[in-house]
Amino acid sequence: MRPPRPTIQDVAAQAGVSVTTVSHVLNRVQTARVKEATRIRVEEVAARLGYAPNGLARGLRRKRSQTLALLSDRIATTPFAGSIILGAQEKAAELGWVLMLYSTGDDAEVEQREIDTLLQHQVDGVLYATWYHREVSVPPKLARVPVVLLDCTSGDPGLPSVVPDEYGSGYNATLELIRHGHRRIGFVTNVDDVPATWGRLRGYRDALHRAEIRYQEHLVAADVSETPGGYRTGLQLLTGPDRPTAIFCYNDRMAMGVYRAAREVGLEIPKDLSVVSIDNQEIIAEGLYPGLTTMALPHYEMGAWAVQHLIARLESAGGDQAQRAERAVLPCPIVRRGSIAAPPLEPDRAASPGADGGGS
Amino acid sequence: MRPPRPTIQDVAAQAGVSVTTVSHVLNRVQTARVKEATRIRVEEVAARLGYAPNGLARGLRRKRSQTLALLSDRIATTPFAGSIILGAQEKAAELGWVLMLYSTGDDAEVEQREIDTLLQHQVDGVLYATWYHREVSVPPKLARVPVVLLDCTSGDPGLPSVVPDEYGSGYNATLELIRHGHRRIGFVTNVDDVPATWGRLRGYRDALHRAEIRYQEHLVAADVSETPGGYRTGLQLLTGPDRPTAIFCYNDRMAMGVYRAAREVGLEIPKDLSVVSIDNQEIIAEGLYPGLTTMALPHYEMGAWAVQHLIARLESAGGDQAQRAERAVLPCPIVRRGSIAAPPLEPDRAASPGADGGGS
DNA sequence: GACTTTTGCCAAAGCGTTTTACCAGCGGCT
DNA sequence: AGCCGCTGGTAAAACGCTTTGGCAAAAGTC
Repeated sequence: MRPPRPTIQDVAAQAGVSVTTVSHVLNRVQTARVKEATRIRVEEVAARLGYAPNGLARGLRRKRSQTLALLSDRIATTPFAGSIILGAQEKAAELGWVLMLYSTGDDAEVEQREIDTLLQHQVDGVLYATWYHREVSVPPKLARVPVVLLDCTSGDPGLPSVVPDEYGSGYNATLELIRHGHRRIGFVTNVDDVPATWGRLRGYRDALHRAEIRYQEHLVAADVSETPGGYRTGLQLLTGPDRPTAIFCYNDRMAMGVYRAAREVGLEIPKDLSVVSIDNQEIIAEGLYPGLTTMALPHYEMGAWAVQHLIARLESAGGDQAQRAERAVLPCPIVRRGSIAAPPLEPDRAASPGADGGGS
Repeated sequence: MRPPRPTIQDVAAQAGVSVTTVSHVLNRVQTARVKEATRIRVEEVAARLGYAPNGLARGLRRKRSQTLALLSDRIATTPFAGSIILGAQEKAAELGWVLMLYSTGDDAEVEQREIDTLLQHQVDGVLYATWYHREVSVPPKLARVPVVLLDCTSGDPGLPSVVPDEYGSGYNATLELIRHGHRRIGFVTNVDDVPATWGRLRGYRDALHRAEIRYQEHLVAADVSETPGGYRTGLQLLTGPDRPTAIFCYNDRMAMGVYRAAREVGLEIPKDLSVVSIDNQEIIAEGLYPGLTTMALPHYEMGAWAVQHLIARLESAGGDQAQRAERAVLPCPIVRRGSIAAPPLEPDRAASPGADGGGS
């Protein structure tokens, strides 16, 4: 019912050559000399038998498993993880590698065990991933194998890493609002002490600054970065004095809360209020009405980048030369939907130059 | 910088015994006789060296890699995939197995290639998964290895499978509405010809029937199962004659559309309209206001079930005896949030209850 | 024709395990 | 004394592959 897979021996026997020769031709060994006719014969037999080398045996001999581990604190509890995994998986497959999955559930003890098994399975390298951008310290046991950091960074300068451009996303999101003529721009942010919070705020401030708009404390409000938090802060901004004509939200979930707040206050998006945010969680961004304009976090790209660079390291001269580790910061492209318009006409602040546009 | 991992030879040498003995004690071979003192010594040395067997070598010898493949049409393009993967991964880890990831992107050619490499890596079994419940035919090449179907079924009676209880979820969702006193219950469904569509509809009808409520065609509307579709059908149901007091939605995205429709019509949820749906996509169900009561699809559980049964098969006597394949249908538990209440008081069905409004 | 070189191929070692088969020593029994 | 059976181990074969080092035969070279 389940015929055994053919081995290299079978191919050799049927082709009337030694296993050595089969190995040579199938691996296209340049230094080996084999007559054209023989080569073809071997290849035919191999194809006919559907032969594929046993990865275990090959890995054992070559001391390389052609396998990568994706070790993550929480796999897939967030929709993002999916994209990271997908990006990593596809790039790995493209390059002829395979991905193994490990998740620690944020438990140090589990992490130890996982590392043990992953080492035991002879993975050639590991992607150390977190489900949101933060600083980590990789467990010492992992020193035995090349590592690249995915969506996180560490103090160790020897470790390559890839993270999203938090600053740039904040900057460009704000800029998009400015381009549409907004000058009173609120920022609904979160309260966690993470790179995204700092970076997006800096981006927001710089964009304002560059447009010669004064940063005003009362236009930024922080809460937990979920829908209810967005609702609360949104309400706060929209009912306070000096109501903004646009709000930049820390993420799509908070934007969802802001939508609700706007509705309750009787503001229509985008006519009365423009909204932009970060994440591009399609389920929200497309489901909201009007569609939410938002900066896409490059999860897929980060996954692919990490794999690509890990493999590059592995394949270059032994892999552990002390080459300077690259630290990538990937851009967050904007995805335009319908949540941004020009600000409503109003007798806006007499003194300052009205929305002159600034072209683009 | 990267010390080689200790081998069984190292342990044997340091413990002053043969590798055979080391293998015996580390694998707890019952039939082997080894003196207590020796056993302890070996174990100590192994621990001190941090020895762990080389999985490749072991796999080669044992003809078993202790590795499972998760082969999926589209990994992780949906948030669900995450849960499936997580469930599978955690169960596998718990049982001492490892998961490898393959995704085909719904491309038959890619699938062939993936199967080749997966076979090459000597996975012991594969989980054939789809990202929504449907009928599939597994590629013949996979006949070489035990398979279990995840979130899909096939004509082949030899293949175990696990899918969600579509019928039950429809039945119970409707029942929940009935329990709250609703008798005019709309159904916003989708247009795809898949088991979920059939099953949920049957569940809906049976629940009505059991409560002696007549099934009425004009209370069910179908559209594509996204938010806009939900909006359109929701609007249709809510503005038509004989407006329902509750709507059962095919999924959370459609429910999101129904929320919008209700809002536009001036209906408040749950006071004027109760809503229940299926999926429990937390990002929506929790983000909506009020929170959406919805039936959770047991993705995590399905992943775990599939792994557990696949491993059970593998570990029972050779694995491919023609034992009757189990076909599991997992329940979808209800997750109650705030979208269901008793129907608004109204002079219900005298002859034909006009749109009495019910306030807002 | 006696060499060197090139061509074409193969034997065997080794990768790190598990597993089968065997063996030496010893105490107890007849 | 001879035999048996138990205890505590070990040697060696295998798993399927890659790779090193060779070695005949064919082809050049002078």
